[in-house]
Amino acid sequence: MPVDSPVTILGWVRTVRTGKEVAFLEVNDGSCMKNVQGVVNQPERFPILDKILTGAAIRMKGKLVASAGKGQKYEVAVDGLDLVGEADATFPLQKKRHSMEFLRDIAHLRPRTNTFGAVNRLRSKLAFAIHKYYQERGFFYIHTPIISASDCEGAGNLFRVTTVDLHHPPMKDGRLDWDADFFGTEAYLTVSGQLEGELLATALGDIYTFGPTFRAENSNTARHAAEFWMIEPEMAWAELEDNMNLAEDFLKFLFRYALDQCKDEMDFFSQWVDPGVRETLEGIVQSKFERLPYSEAIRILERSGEKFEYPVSWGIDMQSEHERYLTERTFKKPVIVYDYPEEIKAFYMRLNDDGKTVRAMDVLVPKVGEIIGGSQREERFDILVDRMKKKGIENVEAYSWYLDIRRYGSVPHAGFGLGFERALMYISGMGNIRDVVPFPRVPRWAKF
RNA sequence: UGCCCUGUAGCUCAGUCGGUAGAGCAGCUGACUGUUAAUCAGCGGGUCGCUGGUUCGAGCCCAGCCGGGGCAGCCA
Repeated sequence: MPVDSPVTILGWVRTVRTGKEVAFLEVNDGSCMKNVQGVVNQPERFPILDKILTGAAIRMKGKLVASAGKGQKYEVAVDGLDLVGEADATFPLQKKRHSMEFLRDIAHLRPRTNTFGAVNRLRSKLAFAIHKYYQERGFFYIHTPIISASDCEGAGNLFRVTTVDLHHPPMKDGRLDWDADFFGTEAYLTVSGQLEGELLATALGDIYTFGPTFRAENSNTARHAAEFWMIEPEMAWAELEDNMNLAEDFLKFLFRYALDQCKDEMDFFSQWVDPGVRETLEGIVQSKFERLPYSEAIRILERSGEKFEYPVSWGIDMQSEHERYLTERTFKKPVIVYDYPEEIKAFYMRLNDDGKTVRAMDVLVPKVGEIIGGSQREERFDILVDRMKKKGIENVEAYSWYLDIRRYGSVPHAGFGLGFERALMYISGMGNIRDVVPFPRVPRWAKF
């Protein structure tokens, strides 16, 4: 747009500075980090200025001009000013830093801050980048059910879905009669689309899901939410090596995409949220993720000389402190740990020839911890059934549909789950999952 | 769920030994010819989370409850 073009600015006032001869209005319309400065000469022409405070929605007409001041190249010489929506002095957001805790209480207004504007734009761009990545590589986007009847998907507690009158539930033989419920059986919100994803992968080849996921765990940490979005690719004709390659390439693609497509947002995060995240991501895009077998990881931890709260030995489920040691101290970059002990991993993971480990992998990153969990799936019918029984799954028949994939035309396949919010945390440097989702759901909090 | 920290003005916080409430920002009034979280002068603003207890007297000490946060577990 050339200088001297007529412009109309629609946006929300971030700050007003008034003088006798000149007034300045800084306006942001949410489209980017930058504000536009409106300059009002002879402010007495616009009595409405008295009512325009921080937070007001205004329409500003004028001419685009080269700025006479420092700090911006261009500005708007205002000759028309309307107050579209007043914001009085009770408007909670001020032109200074607020605590994240306070902003969570006003989650309906926090998108108007620099930080949450940046987070929400990043979130949108990366959601698109996920589709771009998989679509360009021939993966099909599939929709797995959000309501699920299988209660043993393996990951944590589930939210029940029901239409029964909880005060007067239908009873039969002294027990609740689920046959009288909406689906004629117990139903839950999904904790993973993986099992259904496998069904589609063994038909379409490579697929991915990207949708909401629900865990009813009473988790009170900065990296757990009751409702979050998960990306789950699943590849037929693929083994663990392919899975690790995909995970690494995919994460790097997302980092690169954020650096290239969200430059101003990344600069903002790097300056105000987590000093140097931009440089950290740039470094990681260039480097290779460290890949090490679980047994090797345990050896490193044992030899570290570090005093861990939870002692280290082969067979333990690694604790936060162990994962952090590996990513933050030993390697200072993402680490893929694979070939975990069979005892501590889910039934569907492929058993190695040693009979002791399975083809599982976790991608760990500094600060956030586990960002990806995945595996090569057990495609051998008999071994899968054995492992299900060994893991204490009583009604193996309930999984006949899952087992049928191994009964008919079984192929090696592999996949993983990436927590979208955890990726956003890592990329933005935001320290709490509640601040990378517009309206977070965590224990005791479902407001807005 | 466990351990720890925390709750004072619209916001961010200070508040000494238990003696009856304070600063910055925001708002209002005024000053200022170009500001950048503008600056300068002045003004208004409080159920100290709630309930009870100890005390002549509680923001401060004690108990219970409610809210928020951190770490851990569960996991993405």
